[in-house]
Amino acid sequence: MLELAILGLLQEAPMHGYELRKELATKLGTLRAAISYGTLYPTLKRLKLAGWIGEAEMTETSDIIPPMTSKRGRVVYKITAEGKERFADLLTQTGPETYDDTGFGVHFTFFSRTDRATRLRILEGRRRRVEERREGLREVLARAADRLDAYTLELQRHGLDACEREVRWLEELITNERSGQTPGRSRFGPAGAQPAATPAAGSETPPEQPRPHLDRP
Amino acid sequence: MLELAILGLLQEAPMHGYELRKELATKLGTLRAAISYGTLYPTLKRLKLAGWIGEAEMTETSDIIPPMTSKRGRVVYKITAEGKERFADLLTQTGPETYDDTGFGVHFTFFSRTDRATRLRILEGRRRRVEERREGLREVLARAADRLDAYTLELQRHGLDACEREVRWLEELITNERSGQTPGRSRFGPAGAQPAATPAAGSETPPEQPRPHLDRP
DNA sequence: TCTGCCATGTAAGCCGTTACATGATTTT
DNA sequence: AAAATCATGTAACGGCTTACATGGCAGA
Repeated sequence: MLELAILGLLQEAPMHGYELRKELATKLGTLRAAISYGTLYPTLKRLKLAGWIGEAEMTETSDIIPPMTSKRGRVVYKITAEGKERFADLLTQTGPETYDDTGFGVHFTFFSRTDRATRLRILEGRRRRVEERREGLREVLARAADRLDAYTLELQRHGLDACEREVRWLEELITNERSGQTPGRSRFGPAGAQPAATPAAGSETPPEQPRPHLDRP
Repeated sequence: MLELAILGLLQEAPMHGYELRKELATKLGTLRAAISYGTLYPTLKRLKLAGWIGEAEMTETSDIIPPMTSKRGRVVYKITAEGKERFADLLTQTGPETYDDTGFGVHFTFFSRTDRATRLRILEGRRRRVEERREGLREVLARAADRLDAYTLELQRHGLDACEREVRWLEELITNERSGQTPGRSRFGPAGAQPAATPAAGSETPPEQPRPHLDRP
């Protein structure tokens, strides 16, 4: 999952470890607290060894876009061609972990880089998973309610509520996907840039996002 | 956390590992899938070595309460006096992990065995934690919304929604605690079986009126 | 009889953490 | 000059999972 997330972020822009961690925290902030360096750096090493990412010297001259806080780079990593392939594979491949809270979150975050078929598959898988949890909770609340104390019951009720809500959310997303819409009750027209649609053949990232991506003012 | 959960369940009734796992799954089902045996049995071993739990022969005669499916026990564990102390300690002690999803869930599950002061402390700590996450998400949605794609935004919105909802839930619980109420519409006083511990200063579950816990239609 | 669930355990390994060690650059 | 923050890394360890090994008991 971390591997997927790193490749995904580096596909947006070259970055060094420290920045990567911050991006990871904001983009996947819902799911996990920031990843620790003790995980991040060894993973970067591994990805480099595998050839999926490479170091990019950041000379003063190559500093075209004033991208980050630091103009003199430490070790800036960028994704390689093989890395892009790997990323695409990981995005499409689905296993049981894909439907975990974390796995689903990471995949979802990069949905704009996937084709609609994959998106639907993942959304439906996630829905199934959450529905199972929901059924489990319902059963407990229906069958074993009398041997549980008030607090435990309250917790289960709250959990059940969260499940029901997520299922409804997923249902909405699935409907939108089927009708070819991007999510978001967009504050300004149908999403900022481009609908991520256009799956068909290439499955590649449509133009989208002409923004320079900066981090702090 | 697992230690706390095991001691808590064994305080309700002696059980063998297999049953324990099932109980764990239903009582804490919201949080984690079932714990694996690879974790459970070594933990039981450790708890036994520490003296918190002991093996209890399950003769036909001691089978007073027909508790679960199996009447002929394999290795039945029961909590010791030291174990009860340990449990009380763990329940009252709060660290950062106490406010994690899992940590909070486990503590909450055993709230009927805690005094009100501890309950309030934990509920408020959890609220602070969730509020922090919420603020983080709000900030991202306010500040960085334009550099995130529609899917990522949608995920953040959904996360924010969940946070806001949980804060409201916690607020309600806190209010109830302060006014001396137990949650939920309990069907008959505090729990079916035993009336919880009686922890020193008799701050135990007060009468409480049946109150409708809104939240859903 | 044999399939399937109950039941207990061990071994290897993954994924991640904390704590530590180090140093450069910016801000006060 | 000191403090804060940026930045990179290593070592040790922790919790939990999977896969494996084993066996009793119930019902088809």
